[in-house]
Amino acid sequence: MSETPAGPLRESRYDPSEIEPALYDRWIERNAFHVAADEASDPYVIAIPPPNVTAALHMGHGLNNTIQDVLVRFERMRGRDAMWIPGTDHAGIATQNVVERQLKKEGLTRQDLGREAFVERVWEWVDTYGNTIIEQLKKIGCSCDWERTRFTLDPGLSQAVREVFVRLHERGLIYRGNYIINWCPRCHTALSNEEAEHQEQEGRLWHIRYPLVDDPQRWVSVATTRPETMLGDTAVAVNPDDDSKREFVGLEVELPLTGRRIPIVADAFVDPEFGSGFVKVTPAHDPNDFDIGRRHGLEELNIMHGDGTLNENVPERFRGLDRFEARDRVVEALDELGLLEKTESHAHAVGHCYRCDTVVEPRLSLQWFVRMKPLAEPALEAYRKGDLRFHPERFGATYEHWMTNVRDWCISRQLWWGHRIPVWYCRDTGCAEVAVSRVDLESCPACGGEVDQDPDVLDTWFSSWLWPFSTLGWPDEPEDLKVFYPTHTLSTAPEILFFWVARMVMAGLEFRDEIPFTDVLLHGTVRDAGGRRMSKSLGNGIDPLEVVERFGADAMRYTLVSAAALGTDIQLDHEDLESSFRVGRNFANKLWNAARFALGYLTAEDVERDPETTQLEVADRWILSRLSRATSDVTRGLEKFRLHEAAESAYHFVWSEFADWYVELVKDRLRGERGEASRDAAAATLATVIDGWLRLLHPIMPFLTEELHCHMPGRGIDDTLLFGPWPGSDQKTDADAEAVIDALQEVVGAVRNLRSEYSIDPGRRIDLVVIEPSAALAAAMEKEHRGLSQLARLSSLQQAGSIPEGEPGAHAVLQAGGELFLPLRDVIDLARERGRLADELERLGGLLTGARARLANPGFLSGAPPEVVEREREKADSLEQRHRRLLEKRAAFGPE
RNA sequence: GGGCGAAUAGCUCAGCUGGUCCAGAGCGCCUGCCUUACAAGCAGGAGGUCGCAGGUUCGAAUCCUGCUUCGCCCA
Repeated sequence: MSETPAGPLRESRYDPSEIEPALYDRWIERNAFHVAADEASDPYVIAIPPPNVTAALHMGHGLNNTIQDVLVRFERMRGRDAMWIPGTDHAGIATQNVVERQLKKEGLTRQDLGREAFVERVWEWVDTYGNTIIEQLKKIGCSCDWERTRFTLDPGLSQAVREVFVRLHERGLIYRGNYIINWCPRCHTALSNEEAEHQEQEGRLWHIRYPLVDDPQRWVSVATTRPETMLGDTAVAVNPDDDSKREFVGLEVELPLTGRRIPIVADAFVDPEFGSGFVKVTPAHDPNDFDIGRRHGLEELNIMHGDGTLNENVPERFRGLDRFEARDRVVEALDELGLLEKTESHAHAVGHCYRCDTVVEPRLSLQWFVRMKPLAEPALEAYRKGDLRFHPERFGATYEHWMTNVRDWCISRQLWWGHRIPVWYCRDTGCAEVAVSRVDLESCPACGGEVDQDPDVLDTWFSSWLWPFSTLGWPDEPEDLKVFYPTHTLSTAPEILFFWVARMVMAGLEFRDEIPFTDVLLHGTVRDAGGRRMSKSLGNGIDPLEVVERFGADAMRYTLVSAAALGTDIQLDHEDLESSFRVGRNFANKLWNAARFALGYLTAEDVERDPETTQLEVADRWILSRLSRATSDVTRGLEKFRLHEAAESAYHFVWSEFADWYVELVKDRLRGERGEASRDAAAATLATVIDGWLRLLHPIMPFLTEELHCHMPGRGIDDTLLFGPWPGSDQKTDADAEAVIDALQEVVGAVRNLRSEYSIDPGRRIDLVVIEPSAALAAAMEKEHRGLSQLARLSSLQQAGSIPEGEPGAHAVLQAGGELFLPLRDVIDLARERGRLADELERLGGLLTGARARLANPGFLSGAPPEVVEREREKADSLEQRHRRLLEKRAAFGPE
């Protein structure tokens, strides 16, 4: 075990580089992240969105996994059995592509190897590189239950996939058929609608003339963005309500270049406003045309090979040409025939393969599909009933929209890497049995003859959608499943809302009768300084591991969490990591130094002592009260998935209240300059408050907080914050103490401001006269006389009934009541002071006018709640008083 | 074309059910400080007609309508 001895912190700069790995090892050695089913009485479960097994950690992962870790650590500290299931998915296309690229370097193709050897080869790759991302997650502090690490191709998860396929088939929700699917000519596989990403592109619209068979001097004109598909046209369509076109319905045109005759049909799909109102119909290469074709019994003529080249169904001269080459040739040929009417530029959305960015081709193909409507209905209902919640809420509308308009899911992929479709076809054409089976079949269950398994594999998402329960042992019914399902929170990126989140809800309800999680947290996208999405191809990514190395995981985590306001993207400058992660690094350093300071004064007794048993002073009661508020704020932020609010609350408390004020107020007490009892109270409070913020920050910055915790006197490396307890909500606030310190802060602020105005050396001690202080200020002067004098650098602090007559000096009127006077006869600049007073008078005058107007308004007096009116009255009184005092003072200056 | 959302300080964003909000934070900027926890720091400061135009209300950054610009998702 790596040693981190308790004791003083020597370095004035926090260096996480050795501390973080040592702590992580310690957590692993104590098996701190594992939760067994039989010991989990109050489980809190998150299933990780499994990264691709090919993936290397990027900032998107960094953000998402930090969020999950914060939630898991928070719940673990609250005493829940927090369990985070990690794992990876096999990423069919992506992984196959990686290995195929590798083969290509050796001059080989997967076909050269054959299916079995190729799959073997992919497994080798996965075994060698597949765990990269898992190890990287540990570097950023993720507290996953690593014993439960799963892979979508594990035997158990594969069994789940097969079970689901068979069950859905039995229910009639899986079918095989010839439909238009998105085809990636580079990956040679079908894609689902979700996997075809539409990108707006500036394309062209070609208008082509199709001569009428009966009267070749006349023609109809069709417009298309993909002219090469005209070779597969089997009709032209017009809208039946388009009176001007009615005479054409039933006629035939001669399809140029092919000599084929095709009919003109009437179909309501046609938009009479688009182009000329005539639409070419290519049933085998366009989803809408496919529908038209089915309605009119048109021929479905497939003109393309799987690689995007034209096949034998087109005229000889175009055969074998790539689709884009063919496009140019077809246009040329039409132009030569005088049939190209015109060409326009035209913006349109073009589908691209989400894995390789190739333009996808809508293509008629025999594939397996899942019927989605019956699955979508309960998934929609779960949301409408409020069982399933989205954060931010607006994504609920997106979910609802997709669920309502859901289309069937193409699940077969023409790949070798993945779950093979569990369907066997009998070779005997007379039998033609199609057997769907949970177990591999050797022979036909109908006739006993030889069978062939479907060569295709299933969409990777067909295994991912089972993730929340397949990882827990389904389709068996182990204890894990009973205890840990359903999970609680899912954190992921909005772009996979449909791919994955929506489908998991469907699967959870279909196979477990329960939604797989109750809260879906959708975080923003990580962008570069220019707002562009970080990507490998743009080279604008940030490597989280480099950030960890330079600034520490805690600094990265804090920066990400504080920047990731719910529903907003976060921007990081990849060219200046220092400026991007400075916030987190500086904050970590602040924590380090605050603790370092305290360690110089605290003893084990101080750490043990309950502050309530000491003679607490007003500053002590104040910081305990502020801690109590910070505790509520941080807790509420984490509970409401508003992590950045939790982060900011903790930051503000530690930096602007604890470090800037409390520590400064108690320095002399800690040195024993105000007696033993005062020292003990300050020390016990200091220790308690540090303990408080270490806990509040532990979920976000686990390493540093744990390290500091173990350094506290009386503690050692066997101590830990991992299991809490989380600071309680039982602590009370102390309004009196807060009022006193507020008054003190206002005085100190006013004096510092005047100092700056008059360029008085910050080190120079000056006199201060306070006139008619408020009760709180009087209390502050009495109880925190020394603190006040120290922070405002005073040589004397006096109270008086009125401003010393005729004495030159600087004035300030306090909001809380009372006035300040700094006798500055040697430095005071009368003109300057007059100017200051005038500015202040103007400001107060404005506020006063507003308040008076409100109070003079009968509608306000009757319409606003009484407490608001009362507050307004108090405000007006205070303003009036301050305003009057300033006027008096200005009068004392005499005319300009 | 349909849906969702955003527009607040130089930048990134808070501002939750309208009322101490003539609006805050962090970063950046300016001024002054190596004050024995921290210069990765301390103190002070400048900077905003809350996209535009209407409306509702006693009261609008906040609610409604329209417009402008931008983003995302879906066709």
